[in-house]
Amino acid sequence: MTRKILVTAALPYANGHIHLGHLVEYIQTDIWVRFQKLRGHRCAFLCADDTHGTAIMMRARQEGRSEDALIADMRDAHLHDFTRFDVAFDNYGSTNSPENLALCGEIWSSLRQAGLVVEEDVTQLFDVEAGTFLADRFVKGTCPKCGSADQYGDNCDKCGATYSPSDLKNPVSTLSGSIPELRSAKHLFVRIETLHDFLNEWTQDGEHLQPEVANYLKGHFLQDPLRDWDVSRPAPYFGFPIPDSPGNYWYVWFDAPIGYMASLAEWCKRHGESFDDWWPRGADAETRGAEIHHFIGKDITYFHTLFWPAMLKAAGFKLPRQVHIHGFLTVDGEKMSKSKGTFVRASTYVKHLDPAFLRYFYASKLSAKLDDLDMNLDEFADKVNSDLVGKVVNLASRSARFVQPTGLSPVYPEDGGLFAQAAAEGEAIASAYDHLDYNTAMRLVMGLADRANKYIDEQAPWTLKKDPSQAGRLRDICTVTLNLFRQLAVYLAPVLPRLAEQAGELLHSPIRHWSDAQTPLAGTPVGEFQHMLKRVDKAQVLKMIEESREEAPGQATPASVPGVGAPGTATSPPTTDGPEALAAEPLSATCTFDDFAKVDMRVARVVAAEDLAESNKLLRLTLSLGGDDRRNVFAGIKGVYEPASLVGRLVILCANLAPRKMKFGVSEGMVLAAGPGGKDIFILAPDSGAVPGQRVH
RNA sequence: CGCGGGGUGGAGCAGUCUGGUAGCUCGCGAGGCUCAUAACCUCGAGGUCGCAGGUUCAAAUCCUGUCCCCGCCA
Repeated sequence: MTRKILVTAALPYANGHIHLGHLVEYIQTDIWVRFQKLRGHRCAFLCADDTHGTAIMMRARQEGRSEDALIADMRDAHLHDFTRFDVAFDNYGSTNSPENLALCGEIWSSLRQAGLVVEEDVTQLFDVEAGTFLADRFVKGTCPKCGSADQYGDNCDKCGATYSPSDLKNPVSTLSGSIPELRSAKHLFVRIETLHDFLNEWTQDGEHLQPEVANYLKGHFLQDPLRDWDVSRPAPYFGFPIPDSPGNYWYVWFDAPIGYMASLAEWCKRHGESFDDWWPRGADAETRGAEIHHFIGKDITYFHTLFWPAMLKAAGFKLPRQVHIHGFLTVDGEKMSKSKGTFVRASTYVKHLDPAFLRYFYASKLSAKLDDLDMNLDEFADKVNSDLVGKVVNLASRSARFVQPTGLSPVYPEDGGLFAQAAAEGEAIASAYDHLDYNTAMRLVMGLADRANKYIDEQAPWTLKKDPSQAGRLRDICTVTLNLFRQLAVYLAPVLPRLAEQAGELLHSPIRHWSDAQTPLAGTPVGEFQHMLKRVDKAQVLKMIEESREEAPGQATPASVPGVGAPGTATSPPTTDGPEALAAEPLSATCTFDDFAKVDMRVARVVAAEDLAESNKLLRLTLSLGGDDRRNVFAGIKGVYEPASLVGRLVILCANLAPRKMKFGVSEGMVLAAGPGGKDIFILAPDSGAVPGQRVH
């Protein structure tokens, strides 16, 4: 029976790049989707960028551009990373889409109609300088319990106490460094306690959640009355304005899960599908539509297992069939760390290593549990090399050349039951995939690979090759071997789609369905063998770690968003740009391209910035061009930029400007900035994604 | 007693539900092969299954207690 399955992976936040930790989830989900499709089921794999919230707003300000420009760039970067890792979404949307706005409105009015929305005053710290209320993580101060300094607004990592930001002593805004004041504002809340009985049942019935998760919810949330959920934020906020509450916006976590639906809506539109056939609404919703499967990390459990089902229930939409929750990634047994270089971006990884390695490694470690997944770097290399190269690909490598001239035997030969045995194991492997026990699936597949290698060794085709009268036998043996290889390629296709493609090309018979592993090929041509996978070079792994370490800004950098409060951070898009600026500094004479090319401009990171007491105008900057390349540069921006606000940010450096002796030392380049001077100086910054050392063209 | 996960040869794990004296992969040692990306095959060394009790003809597996490790704005 063909199932109709709707799958989502959590929406990556548009404030950061995809890293190896994210990829645990996207690879896990992609494997599952590819598996279901290979089994012949209809499956829509949906995702989107999560684009709203204070963090995006502040970052856009910092970079001096609109939120729309920021999220558009980040979406491109995310999609590029996913594509490189063969994570194949059927649709990749954005929470900042018209579809999402419309769906938010629909669900909101349902909540209103059901009487679930209430209004309450909330007192929060307000940053007067930045003009915004401060979320807990944007406030630091002294813990009211134990007196530890430099703690975040919601809890103390020294003594473990939790409190509200207004209890914090000596609070400081991490946005502007100013002292925030208490202000109160009206917020809108969803009264999910009304749905407590429903949530008890839905979470505890053993159908929708892993047992550990159900148990956790029961112990932590469901035993007490559920607290109202604050779903609004006062302006300024980057998000959707709430239609019936002027000046308020939906909190990012309200519109994010609705983004799943919005992405589905986009997909339906493009493919002529009916939204209602996939995610129905109404009294009979549970009996119609697709199976809905969400894949998420354990950090966002309660949004997806309490608030989200509650919202769906209240609005009458079909509920998820299952929420699959996975653990985090650790590297060499520890949390990913920027200073240790184990916080590896997807884009850094692909510079050094084949994405297929990571897909296989994750698959070999993943289970349906919430355990963290450890990526031991030595194990990673050993496992990939011995399993994928030594066992699987090696089968093709050691047999294809013998039969390339003749093709496979016309009739599949006697093989001692090997093919039939492996075909019979298909269902066990399929079941492991279906239950997210990928490690079991990989173990079974490698067992088959072992048997196949043993077979070749016993049959010793290289000996038969020397005796022309044994040509038929030689061909038979290779026919068996290549068919066993092809079976493995089918079973591994969800994990290694490219290997499946290559196997299809080699044997002139594309792999399209799980059942392709049930029938051997015979009498078909064999292509020229080409290497399908390189081995993992441990040196490359180390380079990747090294590069990741370099990407991280100095550890001592305070957790601040640099540049805020500096001049030139207006966020409203320019509408009426006057002619004055151009008139003040007329264009220079035309230069040739060669002239332009002489100027070598590079992306650089400010690693240190120092006020020179004796100078009225200069700051001393230490810039990194990546690696060990450091430049000492004097910039005439004193009094315009706070030194501390510059540390960590990227600038553009004219890197081949002749060094110049100045009173305070030698300046080895020039930081590019716009503006007439005085207080009007605006440092140029690259869009997110650029890394130190890159040339500006 | 906050919750959850886990302790099996050097490493990573299976086996625990449905008791019958331990298995896989990697690594290590020896040998073989030479088709293959120093890949493959065979053999071997290495574990009293965290510890202590209990049930049983029989326990890694069931029961009780205990120690340790990991994660938890899950």
